[in-house]
Amino acid sequence: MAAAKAPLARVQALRAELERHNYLYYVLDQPLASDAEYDRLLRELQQLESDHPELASPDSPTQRVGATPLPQFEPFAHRTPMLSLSNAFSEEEVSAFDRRVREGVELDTIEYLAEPKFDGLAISLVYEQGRFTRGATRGDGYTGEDVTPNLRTVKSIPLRLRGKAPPQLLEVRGEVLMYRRDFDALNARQRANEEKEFVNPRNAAAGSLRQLDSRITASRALRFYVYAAGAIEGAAAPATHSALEDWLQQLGLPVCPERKVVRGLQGLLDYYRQLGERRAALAYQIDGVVYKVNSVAAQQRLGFVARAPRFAIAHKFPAEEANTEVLAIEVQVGRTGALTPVARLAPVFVGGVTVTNATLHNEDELRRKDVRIGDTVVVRRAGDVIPEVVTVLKDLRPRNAAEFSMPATCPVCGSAVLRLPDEAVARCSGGLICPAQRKQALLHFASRRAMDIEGLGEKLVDQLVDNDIVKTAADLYRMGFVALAGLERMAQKSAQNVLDAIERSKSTTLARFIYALGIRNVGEATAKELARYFGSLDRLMQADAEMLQLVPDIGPVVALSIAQFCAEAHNREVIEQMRACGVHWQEGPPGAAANAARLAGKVFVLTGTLPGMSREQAKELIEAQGGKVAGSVSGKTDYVVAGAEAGSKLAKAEQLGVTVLDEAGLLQLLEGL
DNA sequence: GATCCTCGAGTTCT
DNA sequence: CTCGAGGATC
Repeated sequence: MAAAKAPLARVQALRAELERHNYLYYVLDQPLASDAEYDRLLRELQQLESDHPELASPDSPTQRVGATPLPQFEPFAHRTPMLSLSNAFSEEEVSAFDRRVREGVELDTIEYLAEPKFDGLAISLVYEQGRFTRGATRGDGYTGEDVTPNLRTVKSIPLRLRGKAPPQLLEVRGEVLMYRRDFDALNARQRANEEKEFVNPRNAAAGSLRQLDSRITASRALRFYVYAAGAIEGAAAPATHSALEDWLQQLGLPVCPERKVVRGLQGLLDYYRQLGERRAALAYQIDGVVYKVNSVAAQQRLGFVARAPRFAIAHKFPAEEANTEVLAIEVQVGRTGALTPVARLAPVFVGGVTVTNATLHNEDELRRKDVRIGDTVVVRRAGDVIPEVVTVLKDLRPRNAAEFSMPATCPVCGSAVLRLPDEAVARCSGGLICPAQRKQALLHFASRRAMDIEGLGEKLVDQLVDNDIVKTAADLYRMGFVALAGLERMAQKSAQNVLDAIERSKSTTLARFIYALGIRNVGEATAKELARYFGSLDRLMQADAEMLQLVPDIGPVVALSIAQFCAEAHNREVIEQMRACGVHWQEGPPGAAANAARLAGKVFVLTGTLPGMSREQAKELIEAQGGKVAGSVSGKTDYVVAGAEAGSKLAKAEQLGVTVLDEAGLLQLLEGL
């Protein structure tokens, strides 16, 4: 046998042959050898490598079977950051994008590269001297997780680049994903092994790549497609994006065959439509298409806004829709007594999750859509999150389906239901007599932005109210360990945790406390304004409706809500009881001004995920310096702080020419640079 | 009186 | 996220 004489030569020949098969199969999509043939070559190589350990190499095809488990993933700093893309949801937004590009580069018609937007996981691979050395997840765009051993098992990722003179350093970006058929097979296997099934290919790919044991990753059929490059050293970067992708393909990296060079807005929209029609027939899931200005010189001229390039945009497909049946229409009672009809649906898989409920908002909405029990309805996830009933398929309506009407009495407490003439919502008139309203009021009181009592959730509140242990918020501070520990799912340990959380909440701020009271029309922003203006609870309680209207943003309606709340003897009593139990905060002089602060009067809008801080933290930092954080972008917005996956707010900001900051920019501003 | 902006409130699922 | 409605502004 030849191997006995020259094992090195045979090993090299086998590796080259196996690599060629991989390249043909994954990059050119033209398999030559049968699976059996491939396996035979692989086994021969494995045998040789185990007989001659000195010939082993980390980039041998045999290394794709996985390595010993890691204790944890190490952070990995990307050499060049992995940016996110702005999104477009309509032709108008794409048209605006094309217009901005044309103005930016001063050309009448722009050449673009269009390609699918994969629904997978973005990753970065590093090749040094043509060898795959490290790979990492996107993370926050600057730092990801090193998942090199897992990526080695992905067969469409070449362990060595093709060609005689690969670049010294090449950083490439692409997507790891799972084909639909592989996903189906994986779930069948999971089912057979009585293990948890994955909800969609994207989750399956993500779960597989984030395995500490790369042998598990090796058993999952993951694919990889490259679509961009980061750092390149030792080779000339091509002048267009399409040439770059062609070059990457020549180096042996799989590039999406659907990519296409198109011209002008019409070219973009045609591509979008054509790919949309073939979407269901593709082997993998996509959630839109990506357009990139093809000329690299033009890309450089356009530059970046915050963390997204100005030369590229993702054009998303409309939210996925599905049909299902309305099993029942139930009525929920909210904190203010608002009755909300909710459709209970036969479980249906739409937009990546199983949906069983959808709000019908109010009586008018319900009437407009005319939803009835037994109807077949079209459901979609609005903004890809909250399920909504789009329309009713009236042809499929059962003959006897009755029109739904709001109950005349509260389904929880039986009090009369009132609907004010010019209001859209119907309300239970029971007030705090109604257990549903009492429960919601307590949940609001305990919520994170109010008193922040951890562990006081829905289940516990249900029991506390149903067993008459707690009637008002003050009772929370007076209930004992014994009452609590007797409840279901409340062993001593968790009872103590809840009591500790309640104890901690006694030390709070005036603004939080006012918000926690749940006064109608008084939310977080108004509570902060009231706390600032009055400085003390007593001054607030004594103010009449007229005085209250002197507070900015408070008009007659809100003023009346507050005055009525404060006049109610029951409310005053509960507040007194809480203070007697030790609930306290720092009070200040009336009208404490924030005007000395640097950011006084500046309005910020936060969007996307910031790498180094939560939205809450960012908000606190801004407010600490007198700035205001608003929910939506308008002409009055001074700054938009954009993180990863920023959506429509970023687009709006660009449209209005509002200054966009990333996290670093925000921190600089906060430090007064 | 009309219009624009914000805020409040309700909601889903993992 | 979205709707409805309160408040500010012209």
